[in-house]
Amino acid sequence: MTHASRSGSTDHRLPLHARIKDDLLRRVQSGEWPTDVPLPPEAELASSYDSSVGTMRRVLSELTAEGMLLRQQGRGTFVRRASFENSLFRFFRVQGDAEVQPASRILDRTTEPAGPQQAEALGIKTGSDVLRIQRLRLWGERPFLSERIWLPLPEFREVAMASETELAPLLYPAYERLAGVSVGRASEELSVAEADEPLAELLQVAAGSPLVRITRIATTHAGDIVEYRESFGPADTFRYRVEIN
Amino acid sequence: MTHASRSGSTDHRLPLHARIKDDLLRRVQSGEWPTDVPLPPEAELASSYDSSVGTMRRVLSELTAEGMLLRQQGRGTFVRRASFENSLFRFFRVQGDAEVQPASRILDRTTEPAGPQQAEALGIKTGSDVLRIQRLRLWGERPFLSERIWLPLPEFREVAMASETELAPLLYPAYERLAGVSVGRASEELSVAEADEPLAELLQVAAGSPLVRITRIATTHAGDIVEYRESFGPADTFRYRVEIN
DNA sequence: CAGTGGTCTAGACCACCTT
DNA sequence: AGGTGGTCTAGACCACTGA
Repeated sequence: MTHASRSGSTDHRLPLHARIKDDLLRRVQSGEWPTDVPLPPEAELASSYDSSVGTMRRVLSELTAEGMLLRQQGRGTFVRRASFENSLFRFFRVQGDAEVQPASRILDRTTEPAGPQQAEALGIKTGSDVLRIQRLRLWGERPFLSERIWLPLPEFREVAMASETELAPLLYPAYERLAGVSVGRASEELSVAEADEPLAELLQVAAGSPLVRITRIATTHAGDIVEYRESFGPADTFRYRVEIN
Repeated sequence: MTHASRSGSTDHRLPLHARIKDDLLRRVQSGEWPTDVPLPPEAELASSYDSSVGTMRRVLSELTAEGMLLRQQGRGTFVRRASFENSLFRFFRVQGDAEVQPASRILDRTTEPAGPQQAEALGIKTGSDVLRIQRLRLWGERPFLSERIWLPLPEFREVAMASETELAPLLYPAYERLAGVSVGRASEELSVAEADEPLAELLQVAAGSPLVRITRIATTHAGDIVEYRESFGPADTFRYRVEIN
């Protein structure tokens, strides 16, 4: 019961493996181990938590199954950084040319008071300060997605201040570097809408033509809300793939 | 090494837990235990596979995590039948009235030669016999989804012969009862299309108005393809929700 | 009450990677 | 060679369920 008390806030009635898991998850997310530094070996971890190796293995297996850790026989246990920023590109496809690399261009960053929709999605009060990022994604010259992203302030003030190159090429790693927050999960909702004037111009389509709208709420693995995002793309070349289990 | 040899086809170089898992999965999928009959207790299963309880527990835990089994302390271990036919209704929502129950009406069942698209999706030869089911889904009086479903023959001949009441209310349980095949996973792709004449009439929308198209390939947990499905619904009231992990 | 799964331990042996 | 995770065992004790 020495080091185990480090777990602090977790409920003491919970089984040992659950308390250890909560604490280890917290430490992993706090960045205690960079991705190239192995966690202590399971025997050492076990004794530091006053548990058996078997119980420790259970925790490590679960976190591995959930995608938080990577274990390699003979090498060690490593933190696996969120890699799913690419998922948008798993989902999106332009019919035909798969050769051209997608690019992204940040058009605008402003601080504004949160509207009711953004406030509800982010779990904050209407009127609180939020950072809004407007971004355009392109395949070569052709824009295929217009994104508006809202982040709560002051947590993400470093993202507001950063130079544009610091935000490239991907946003989620930048959140991690600048604000110390890592995205682990997201929930998206798709619907179909009509292009209004500004969107039509941005996406180079006719006003009134059908667009796909994707709203995304991104959270940490622990479930804390990170960002709210609303994206629009031309419906005609749109493909979205989902696996149901 | 007595009963364990029952596993038969699985690779002997695999770890014991993997071989047991393969065999148990096969038995579960073969319908050896109806959903209301518990599997043998873990101790009994362990000894029948000449393994320790710990190894057996590992297998049972994995199958539980994958959604195949349901374990309840004090009651036993049960087979969990595919419950995700309802997932369409998790995804679909008509704005406004959530009171009315969704209904489905089978319009047509015919045997036809597989077209190239169906053949590729089902992994069979173009021109092979397939069963095509045309179905309409409604909220009250309002149709919200037109579905065409293709099933390979002769595997699903019982589904072709069955009365309509035997196919109600849900198709996947009917596949199980009639053809002994249970759906465990599915892959869906969404895109946007325009309503042609017949679809417009079925869905009671104007010809040329935007529709959402969902193509689905459903498989068993083992990965064998069960059905190919193409569904269309009016885009305006459409919502589709996805969790990304 | 008897029987089930849930938790936890202690330790053996093996396969793999690094040095 | 030494250290890592992977596999497997044997058994104790607890919590829950149903008759």
